[in-house]
Amino acid sequence: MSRKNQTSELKSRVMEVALGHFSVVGIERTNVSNILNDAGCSVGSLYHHFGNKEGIAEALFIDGVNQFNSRLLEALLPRRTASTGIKAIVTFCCEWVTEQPELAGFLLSREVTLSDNAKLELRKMDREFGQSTYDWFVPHVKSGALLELPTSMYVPLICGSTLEYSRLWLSGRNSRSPGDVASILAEAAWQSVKGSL
Amino acid sequence: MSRKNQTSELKSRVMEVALGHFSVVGIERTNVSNILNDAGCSVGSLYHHFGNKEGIAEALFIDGVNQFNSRLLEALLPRRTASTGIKAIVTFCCEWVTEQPELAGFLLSREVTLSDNAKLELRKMDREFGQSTYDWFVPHVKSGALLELPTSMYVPLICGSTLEYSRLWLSGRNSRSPGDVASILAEAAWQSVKGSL
DNA sequence: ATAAATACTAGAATAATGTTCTAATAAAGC
DNA sequence: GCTTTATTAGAACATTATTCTAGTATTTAT
Repeated sequence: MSRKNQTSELKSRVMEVALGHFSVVGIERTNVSNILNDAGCSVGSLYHHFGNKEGIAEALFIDGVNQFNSRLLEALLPRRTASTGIKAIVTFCCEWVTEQPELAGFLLSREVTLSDNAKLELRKMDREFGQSTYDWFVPHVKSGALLELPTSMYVPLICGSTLEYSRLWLSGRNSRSPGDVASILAEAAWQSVKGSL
Repeated sequence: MSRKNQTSELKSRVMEVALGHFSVVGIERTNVSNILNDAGCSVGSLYHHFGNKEGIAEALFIDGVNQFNSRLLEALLPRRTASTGIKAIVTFCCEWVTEQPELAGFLLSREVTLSDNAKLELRKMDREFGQSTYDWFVPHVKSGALLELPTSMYVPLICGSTLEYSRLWLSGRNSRSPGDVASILAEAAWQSVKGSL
């Protein structure tokens, strides 16, 4: 096997193992040595590739957000009406969380402290994602199908309930998965942002 | 000064100092030695009173939840209609977060890992709080003023948007405080849970 | 009032664990 | 084939949370 493949395989093995630990006990309480053992990786390699423990978390975080964003856009952009679009966002979130509870729990835990570099990269991703969603929203706001609100409020209003419910479910405190109650959450989100028209 | 007073003063001094650090850099990254210096406390005293660093966080967490719960009940219970009650909950949350951003940020960060004892205590508090709110909700659900939903969904639907917006504001990413947009959040929450009657 | 018990304080020593560093190895490029 | 570069290895190091032993003050009991 070429070095490139070997390396990228090691990196993803480390990330996979680390996610497993992170999602169970959190970043702080997972030992680097456990990751090393489970992934069959040496101290030197790990620090060469990731810099430090937070570096692994950072890589997982950026990967996760990237995957989430692109799949959300796939769900949203084809929708032609405000109502179906909003409901598609919520439904997608519910399914995504239900399908990958580990990754979702990790992203929602907000325990990653990003380096300046990672912050920049994430900001860039956010801008691109924000632009795409903005373009979808504008006509619906203009037509009055959606409420006109401060930009920073759309995400909380549309996704807040779903994220909060997801956190609850991920912490094991209710049995119905977000996927099970997606339609309720979608309808509620729609009611909270639909315009007068 | 009596020992009791001296002790409780030391404890609250430690907690106050710790909250300051926790809310800025998180629990993991605040050094015990910094807390000791700033609070004028010895290693022995701190570990005698709190057990370990997490113990301080735990005490802060339980105190915070207690304060939040009791003040929320004061805001909710006097309301006689479903609409004013729901809006009172949201408005209270917004004001509370805006008034004590440090404590709110700490509670919302979810970085506290509770000991089994703390979990039990918190569960007891939750039950009491849950009972009081339940009693307020039941008649409004029965009358059709509020949607009938799985019990575990009311909190996310009513508070989810507000909490998500609060997290955003606390992380410094928008200028309008939750207090500034309380009426929008309150109306949205109401729209999402109001019944057909 | 005195003694015994308890709660508390103190800080040096310890232990756990994340990270650095130097050297060795293997692949890629010329 | 030789040089350069990327990668691996793990022992040594540094940081920092926590334990431990001893000592002090306060309360309680007699």
